[in-house]
Amino acid sequence: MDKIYWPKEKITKGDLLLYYEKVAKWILPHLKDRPESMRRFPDGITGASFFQKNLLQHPDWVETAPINQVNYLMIQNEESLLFAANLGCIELHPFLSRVGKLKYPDYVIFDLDPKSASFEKVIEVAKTIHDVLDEIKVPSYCKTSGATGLHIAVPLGAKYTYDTAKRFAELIAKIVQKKIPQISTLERSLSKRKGKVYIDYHQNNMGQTIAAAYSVRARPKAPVSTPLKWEEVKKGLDPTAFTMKTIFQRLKKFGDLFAPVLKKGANLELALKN
DNA sequence: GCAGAAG
DNA sequence: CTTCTGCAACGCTGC
DNA sequence: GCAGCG
Ligand SMILES: [Mn+2]
Ligand SMILES: [Mn+2]
Repeated sequence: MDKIYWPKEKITKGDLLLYYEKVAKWILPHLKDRPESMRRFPDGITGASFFQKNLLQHPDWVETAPINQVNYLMIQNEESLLFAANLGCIELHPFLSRVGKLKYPDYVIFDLDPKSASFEKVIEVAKTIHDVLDEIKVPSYCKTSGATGLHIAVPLGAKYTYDTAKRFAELIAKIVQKKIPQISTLERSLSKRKGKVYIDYHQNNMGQTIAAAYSVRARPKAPVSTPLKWEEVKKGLDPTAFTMKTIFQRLKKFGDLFAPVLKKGANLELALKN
């Protein structure tokens, strides 16, 4: 329990458990009924890590979902959240869809990966995506990934298949890339990205996952994937300011800015006519 | 972090 | 008994 | 077909 997980910051496994206990109320709606991919760091962020999807053994009060011979953990309540954290799971990477409607994602994801590009460029790309979606009256929501990029979600209300979601994401990504070719790219090859922000729309596949809102990341300062207001997405935004420690001030002030992502979905047919 | 296999 | 090992996966893209 | 990518 006192095992050090973040050596520099002297954050312990106990602190991690405490964090997830406190944030449970906020994160659980984003995890419930979703097959989970756990990213585990049993020896802290400087130790070996691995993803785990297949849960071979677990107490019977932990719910799992068998999908293609893989027994996925589902984090349905505080107990199972702490069960995962106790396994050294720092990062939670849930499916975009829920069991019962597994083939229908609740949202589209644009995953902005800067690699060598500056965060300032990431902000510009995010704003452009927001503008393009605004123009066709499609609501979108932004969060820090907790690492170096941003995630933009478009709620779909589980009305469309992954294929439709991905094709929509691809269409928007191509429009955006054309508008700002100097700073954005759809190039999958790292060497060809060259200081540009990668607009990754390929995450919109069944079985693909991204870090959940309010998931901690195994990086210095224990940053948290943090939902933002669009007016905060501007030059000067510092994604590392949102951490295990500081997130609760925001939650108190703004509540869950990502709650709408789970609610009413966009009407893509209508949007594409605009 | 833990089960199961290998040594 | 102690020590080692695995623990995601899959669809796409471009050579 | 194979490697890189996330
Ligand atoms: Mn990313
Ligand atoms: Mn990505």
